[in-house]
Amino acid sequence: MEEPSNEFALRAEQALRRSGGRITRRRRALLELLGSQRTPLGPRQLHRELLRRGARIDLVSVYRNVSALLALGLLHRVVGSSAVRPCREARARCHHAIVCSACGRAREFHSRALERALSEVRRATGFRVEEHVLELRGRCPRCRRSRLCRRRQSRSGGARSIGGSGR
Amino acid sequence: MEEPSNEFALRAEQALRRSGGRITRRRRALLELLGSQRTPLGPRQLHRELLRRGARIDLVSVYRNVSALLALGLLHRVVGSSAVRPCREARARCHHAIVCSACGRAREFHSRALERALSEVRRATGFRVEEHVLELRGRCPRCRRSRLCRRRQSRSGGARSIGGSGR
DNA sequence: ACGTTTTTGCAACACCGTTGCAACTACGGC
DNA sequence: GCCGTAGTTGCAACGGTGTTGCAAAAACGT
Ligand SMILES: [Mn+2]
Ligand SMILES: [Mn+2]
Ligand SMILES: [Zn+2]
Ligand SMILES: [Zn+2]
Repeated sequence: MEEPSNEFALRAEQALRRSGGRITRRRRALLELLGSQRTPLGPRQLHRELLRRGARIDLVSVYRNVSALLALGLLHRVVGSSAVRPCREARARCHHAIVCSACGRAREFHSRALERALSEVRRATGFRVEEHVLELRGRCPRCRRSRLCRRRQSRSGGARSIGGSGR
Repeated sequence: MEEPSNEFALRAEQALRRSGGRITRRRRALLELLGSQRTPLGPRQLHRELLRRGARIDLVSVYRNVSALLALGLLHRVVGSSAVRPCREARARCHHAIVCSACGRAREFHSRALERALSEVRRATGFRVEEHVLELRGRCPRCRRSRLCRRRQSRSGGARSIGGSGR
């Protein structure tokens, strides 16, 4: 059996084993891919990439594995999308993501000031906060310099126009 | 012609007119519903409620109207859901939502400290932040007291189990 | 190697939101 | 009020996404 080539794949295999799972060739291929990818991908994209790399795996299996990994907290889902990315910041500390709108790379960050602000909100609203979603989008330092950055997918769909001249 | 019964419906009709739209019976019914509702509803739920109230409208029209209202900035979408809620805080000031996990009511809030924290993140990560998603979930003050609060829908689906004994 | 348990592929399916098109309706102008 | 134009609606068909049942295949402890 091959050794996991990246740190994420290793952690994931351990976690899967611990929870009674098994390590199959396809699962390993998926873990390798997830761990090596710097930009979040959805099940479909993951599947395409796996096929391109010569792995034989069904899309359903990708879905099932992604679900399992999400449930184990090994992956995060990008807000408002089906794309996932490996959890980088190891432990339970509250952290959030910032995604580059140009190159698509995601980075996790942690902010003490943010946590303080959130507890201020807690006080101000009287809510007992159970969870929160926070994700930023913007241009990463690299992409701010070079504008030679591969464009990523456009913003979310929908946007029906009023006043029918909007063909 | 009827006068809009709530403040949201009024604002929305004006905005629609301004953008070249027309006010139909069905559209008005939808606006009334949206403006009177305190908890976010998705297109399907809106449609059901409209039928229950005796309005004759197709689900597709609800979708189209909701899209249009979102595009005009009159509605907000609840993060990770198709439910929408009227924009309460009138102007372009940055504001966010907090949703009660018990009764489902949504409230908008504004936090100076939060904005400061976000610009700190901007500095720390080197990203030029273009947009952000922030939404909180927790128990509202009312629901913290009475536990006689109608339960809302459970958390998001998915969650595939590892180690097949999870039937 | 063997038996048990998990994983996988396949096909069918449920669900959600979108689109083309023809009929209908609002509304400004007369 | 009637008319013409432009926006809106319903219907049916469609595409995409993620899920499920089931039987075959693979993993792994012994
Ligand atoms: Mn993480
Ligand atoms: Mn608002
Ligand atoms: Zn970038
Ligand atoms: Zn509540």
